[in-house]
Formats: sequence, C-alpha cells, structure tokens
Amino acid sequence: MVFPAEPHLEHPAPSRGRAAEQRCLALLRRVSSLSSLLQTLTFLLKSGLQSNPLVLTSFAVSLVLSSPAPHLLDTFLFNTLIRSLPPPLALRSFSLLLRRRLLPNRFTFPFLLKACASLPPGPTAQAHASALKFGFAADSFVENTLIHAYSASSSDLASARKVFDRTPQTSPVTWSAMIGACVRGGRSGDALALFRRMQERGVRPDDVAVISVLSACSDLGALELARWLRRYVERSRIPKSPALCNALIDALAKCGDAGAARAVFDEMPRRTVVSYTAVIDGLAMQGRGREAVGVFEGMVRAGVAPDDVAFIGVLTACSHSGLVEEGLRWFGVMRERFGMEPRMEHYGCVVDMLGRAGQVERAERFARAMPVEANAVVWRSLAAACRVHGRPDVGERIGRRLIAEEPARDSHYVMLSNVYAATRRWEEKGRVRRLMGRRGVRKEPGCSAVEIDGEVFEFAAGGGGGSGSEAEAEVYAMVEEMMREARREGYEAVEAEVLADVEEGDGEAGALRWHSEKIAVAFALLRSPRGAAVRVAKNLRVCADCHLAIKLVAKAYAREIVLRDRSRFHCFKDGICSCGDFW
DNA sequence: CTAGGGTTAG
Repeated sequence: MVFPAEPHLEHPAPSRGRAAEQRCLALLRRVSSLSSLLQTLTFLLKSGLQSNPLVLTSFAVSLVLSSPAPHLLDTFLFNTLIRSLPPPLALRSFSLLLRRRLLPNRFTFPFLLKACASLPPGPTAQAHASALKFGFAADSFVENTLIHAYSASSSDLASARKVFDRTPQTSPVTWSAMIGACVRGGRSGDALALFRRMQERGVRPDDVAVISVLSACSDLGALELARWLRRYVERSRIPKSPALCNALIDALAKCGDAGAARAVFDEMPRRTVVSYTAVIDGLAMQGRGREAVGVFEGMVRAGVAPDDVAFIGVLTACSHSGLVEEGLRWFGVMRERFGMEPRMEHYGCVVDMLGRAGQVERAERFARAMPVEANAVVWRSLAAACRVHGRPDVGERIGRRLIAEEPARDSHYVMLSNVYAATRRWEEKGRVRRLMGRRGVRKEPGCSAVEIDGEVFEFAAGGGGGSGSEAEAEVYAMVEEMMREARREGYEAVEAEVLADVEEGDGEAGALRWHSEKIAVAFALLRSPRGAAVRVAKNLRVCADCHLAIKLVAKAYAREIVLRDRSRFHCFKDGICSCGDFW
C-alpha cells in the first residue's frame, strides 16, 4: 500500500529541505522494529521537518506505508500520523487505518477531530458518524473535541450545542469548549449566559474557562465581569500563565480599563511580545498613540523582539492618532531594522493612515504601488477616507469596482451608498440599495451591548414602530426624551447619516429609527445610578449622527458616556469626545 | 500518544 502522492511532491524540495529529505530517507531505511519506527517517525515529525514539513512528512508517510514490513503498522502508529500530520494528510491517514482493517482506539478520534477543526465542515460530521459507529461518541474527550470541531470547522453552533446537551456537563473543559464555540460564532452574549449556568451548576472555572470567558468580555465590553474574573483568578489561585495574563490584559484594555490592564502587565514576571501587543492595541483604541509608541519602544529596549502582529499594533496606533510621519517611520523600521517583510495588513495600515489624515491621493498612490495587490479591506478603508474627506469621485470609483469584484459582500454596497449619501446623491444611493435588495445582500445589523450590574444587555437597531413589550416601549420613550434633551443642547440630525440608513424594499417600517447605540445609551441612563458612567460597546463604527447626539446627551445628563465602536473608544463628556472628532 | 483557551489592518 503506497500512500497517494501529493501533487506538490512533484516539485523538487528546496535545497535545505532536500538535505533533510536525504537524512530522513537514510533514517527510515534503517528502521527494523516497531519501536524504532515509531521513534524515528516521531523524531521526524516533530523536529527534523521544520524546513518543509508538508513535503517531508508526506514523503516520510509514503515511505512508511510502502514499508516492506506491513505488520509494523498498527493503530498506535496511525494515531501518531493523525496527530502529527497537517490536517488533510491526517484525514487520509485515518482512512488508511480503516482500510487496513485496524480498529481506532480512544485516542484516535480526539486527534482526528482536532484535524477536522481546521477544515471545511464535511470531515467533522463524518468523523462524528465514525466515532458513533465505533462506540467512542460518548467518551468525554471525544465530546469535547466534537464541540470544538463543529464550531471551528463550520460555525455549526447547533450541532455543537446538540453534543454539549448530551454531555454530563460536569467538566470545565466541556463548558469552555461550548463557551469558546459561542464566541467564535459571534454569540458572546450566549457565551456569558453559559458561564452563568456553569457557575450555577457548581462547576469551578479553571484557567482555560476563564480565558474563554475573557474573550467574550472583550467582545461585549463587559468590564465588570472582566474585573471580577481578575479577582477570581487571584482568589482561587489559578496559575497565572502568560496566556491567562495576556487574555486579562486584552479584555481589560478592550473594556476600557487601561489602568487595570497595565497593572496586570506590570505584575507579570515575564512579558511576551503578546503582552506588549495587547497593551499597545488597548492604548491605540483609546487614541493614545504616543503612549502606544512608547510601549513599543520600551519593548524593543527590554530586548523583546517585535513580531508582525506587534507592528500592526504600532501602525494602527499611529493611524488612529493621526501620527502619519511617525507611522511611516515604523513601517520603514520594520523592514530595515528588523528585516521583516510587511504583509497586507501592514500595507493596509499605511493606506488607512494616509487616508484618515486626508492624504487621499498619496494613499491611493501607495495602494497602487504596493508589491502585493491591495485587497478589498485596503480599498474599503480608502473609500471610507474619501467619504470623510470629501473625495466622492475616488470613493465612487473604488466602491463600484469592489461591488463588481465581490457582489456578495454587504460592506461594499454600504460603502458606496454612504459615499452617495455624503454628497446627497439620493438617486444613486437608492439604486445601490435596490441593487443590494435584488441580489439578496443583507447589511450586517448593528448591535450594541451594555453591562448593568454585571449583566450584559444587547440591543439591535429598532423603534421603527413594532409592537414590543412594555419594557421596550419604556426604553424607546427614553430615547425620545434623550433626543429632546440633546436637541436642547443644539443637536440637529446629521442628514447624510440619517438618510444613509433608509432601506429600500424593506417596507415603510424598514427605516431603522434608532441606531443600537442610542437605544443602549437610553437603557443605561434608565437603569444605572444617577451620575454613574455609561459604557456601551458597538459592533460597527459609530455614525456621525450618533456621535453628535451622544456628545450632547453626555452634556445634558451630566454623564460620562464611554462608547467603544469597531475601531476605538469614544469618551463623551461635557459635550466633547475624546476622539476629537478624528476617527 | 487522548479534550477546551491564548494579540492581528477596516
């Protein structure tokens, strides 16, 4: 039985890889017993194959499987292959195991499912069926991996949940698998609900469970819970692994408590590049670009080598704070001093940096001159700059091209529609919205979360007149009142924004009367103690109309209102915003 | 040889 050749094996391996290949061959030829076969294989898979793992492992496998001593091949060996090979080869190893009429054991499926998790949905369901057939589906290791695999391979939360519901639910592993599944599927609110239930059931969260809940906090801006988790970690003496600290830093910073994030950072015995990056990103979100740059410099001084992600952090920090020349300098440093080749994300940061600062032409020139072809994200960020800086001509050109290239992407239509709205070209704007409707493309709904007494409430845009509950009516009445107060402070609707939202072909009630952040703020004003700061997290970027309204609401109600949107924090106080209207 | 988690441009 010869392991089928991979198409890319046809190509000669790079010379360093080729030498390794020769060594690998020589080793395998000397193999004569099962134990030495295993030893050699493990060695090859784990260490010797770094230079070109896929080619060399495929090579090793084909050699092993065409071995003149087939009796050496047992389940243990196949498990090793399934565990160590890249996912597609792991799957093939599993089918070879079956073809050889070997029986999978209880290690086989956890390994197999882990491989399935990073592949499209099909294999996960097949592996599940197979685990059922061989009687391993109720094994807790298999269940936990199944939950993970379903959610990771296809965001199939329903299947993950089905498995979860049939488990005994007594292990924190099972719960964090399900909590993680929710977060991955964009259901962080459900993740927090699960966390509550977990505690009600008396299952003690361990370090990994805490990490998975923290990522839900990051998502929803659940500051109180993030703080509670930090205290919980101290109290229950959960080991403060670097990963746990990094998750704490990330969550506290993304929830707006830069001080606490910094404190966790300072307490760490050894800070990794990830810890620094989490702090830098947090400062960037606050518009504290200078400090973010300072932290980056401190990292380099401390001898911690920046990686590509850290550079994304420092570049976005510069971009969001209008530090154009500073940012360009770091972009140069990345290559010249650290010898790193910028990726699309880095080029994207530069385009965004120039565009935000109003240098639309320079940004476009840069985007065209990039050595890699700019992707849709880059063009969209440039189009956004065109909208803000009054270059509808360029914005329109980009928008139309993006729609032609990727007709199923909602954000392209929204972008072009907004460009038209900004220049009051309602006719064209209407055409874009109708085109979107005809093609069945739906705009990602806006959603805002607010935490009251540790409980997170989520709001969608609405109020266009549906018959809701009494509580809902109360909130909408509060929005009306809030807007009256804002008007008294000088608010006037930003027409381009309001009209940008009108949905065609959605019925008359389709016009979303209030964006979710206005509703969330009203709810928080109703439910939180007088004078307390209001914190809202939104999944999209705040629009100019809400931005203006909330500034004045903060003044009228003498409240500090902290709104985190997709790109940064806005701290509204006394009628001004910490972003200085640059965002 | 078994499971869940861990920073990433707009």
